[in-house]
Amino acid sequence: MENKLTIYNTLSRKKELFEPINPPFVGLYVCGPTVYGDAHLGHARPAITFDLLFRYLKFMGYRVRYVRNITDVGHLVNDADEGEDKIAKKAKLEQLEPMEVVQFYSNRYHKNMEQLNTLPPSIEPHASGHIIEQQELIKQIIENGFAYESEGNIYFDVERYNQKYHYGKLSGRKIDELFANTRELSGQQEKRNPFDFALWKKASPEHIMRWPSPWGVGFPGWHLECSCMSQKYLGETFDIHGGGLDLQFPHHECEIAQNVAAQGHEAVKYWMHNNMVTINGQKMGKSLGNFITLDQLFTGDNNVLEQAYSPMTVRFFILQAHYRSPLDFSNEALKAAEKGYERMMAAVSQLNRLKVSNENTVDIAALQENCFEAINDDLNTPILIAHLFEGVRIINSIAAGTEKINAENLDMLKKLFHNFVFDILGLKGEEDSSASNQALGKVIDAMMNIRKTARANKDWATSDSIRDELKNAGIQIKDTKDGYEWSLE
RNA sequence: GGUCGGUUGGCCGAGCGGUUAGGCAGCGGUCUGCAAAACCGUGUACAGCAGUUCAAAUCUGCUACCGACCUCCA
Repeated sequence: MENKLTIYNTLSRKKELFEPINPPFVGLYVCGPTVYGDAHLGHARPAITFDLLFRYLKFMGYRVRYVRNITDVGHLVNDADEGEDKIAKKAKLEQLEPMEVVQFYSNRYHKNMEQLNTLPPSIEPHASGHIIEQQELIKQIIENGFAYESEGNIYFDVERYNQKYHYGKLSGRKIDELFANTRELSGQQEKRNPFDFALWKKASPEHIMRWPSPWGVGFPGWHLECSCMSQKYLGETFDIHGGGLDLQFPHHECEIAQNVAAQGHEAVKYWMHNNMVTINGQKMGKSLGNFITLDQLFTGDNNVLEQAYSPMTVRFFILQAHYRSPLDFSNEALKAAEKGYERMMAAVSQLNRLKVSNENTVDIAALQENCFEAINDDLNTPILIAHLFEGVRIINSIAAGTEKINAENLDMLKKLFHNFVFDILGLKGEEDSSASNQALGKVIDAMMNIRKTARANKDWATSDSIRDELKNAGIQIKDTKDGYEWSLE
């Protein structure tokens, strides 16, 4: 199949044809979480967006190395000198070893990611496991003259860098505007310029996460880890770097500066940024405290939630918007996504029961082409899903007898749905195969046998009462031509 | 204040110069013992004003409102 994938490159602000640097290999780096709290709906967005990309690239036949980091050191609460490390702060609060905090939240993050059916990355490096490499990178940047030492801290010299290169090319900022608009923060006297950022920070005595270095005991700056680990695992240049839009500046801008300062050229060919999840029109985030964690979403345990939403509902909800558009949370929108998801999955299972005909009234080839066109257009999943719903209509119409399909087209349709729904969009059925659920199935079978007899005797009162009782118990019965189907509401 | 982006029908959300987006909800019909599901049909849109064009949600300008980033945030 022809490779026509275009992706929107933040660097050029345009959609570009995706051409890997070293086909068939593709290097993909995505900024992962800082593990000091539970993942919320906002974290699900980059995870799902880049999971989709990972899946589609693999589907196209590329050999993809997907690196997503775990930030477990260096991410400060604020940029002032007294800023605390996020992990260390949490550790103190909970009286834990910092690495206990890291392990605890990493485990929970991985569980959530698995629930959302995102594939694990190829490599998931920790910042704390790459202190040596980060120090080497700092040395290189100092050697090239783009960083300076000040009272045990190493800062990146943004002004110096900007004389030779362009600091701000990714986010479209100009250094004089930055100068005019950067806030004065306390405790930054040791910097030459307020927008200089830390590569290495001196550890204060009470700081528990600390490593020896040529510049004294300290810890690495936040932006450094991504430059360092992407370079280590994907090479001096690699294909795609992804992350949330809020990381564009300063994080990714600093990453570019560090790479260029160290190696003389940029590392990333395509920069991709997913937009934010909002709630009441505002960004959902830690600082505003308006976030809903994924666990809360899955259990319904949050005041703003009218009900629980399954992981696949959440995934479908996110995929129904384009990744570069903001997506607003609301119960109404989630409920609509839940219904839509159920409709699609019902059609998928209907697909296996379709009967082949000699006639054929449906155009599956056209449908397939539309689907590829959508996904190739900068991962336009809302359009893709719209086309898949056309497929749903076709499936249901065949089942209802208003359309006919021949063997060849049915085969194509099955493949199409399998590829797009399961492999690329990463949706899956949520059937419960537990022992208790199997037992429930048997109980329902028994009751439905009684109902069958009642119906045969036209005893509608008994028949309806069984259906109503089951409905009260949360079990939905649908009569079909050959029998019945049931589902939990 | 600076930079960038947005404002689409009851809700969500695509489209970005001419052709039905799609989902959810609503309404009418078909099927069914009745439901449910499914199928068929169907309505209220493109923030406002001005301009470009044969043609504008789609391009330009202005106005209003909203948001993101500029400090940590996916």
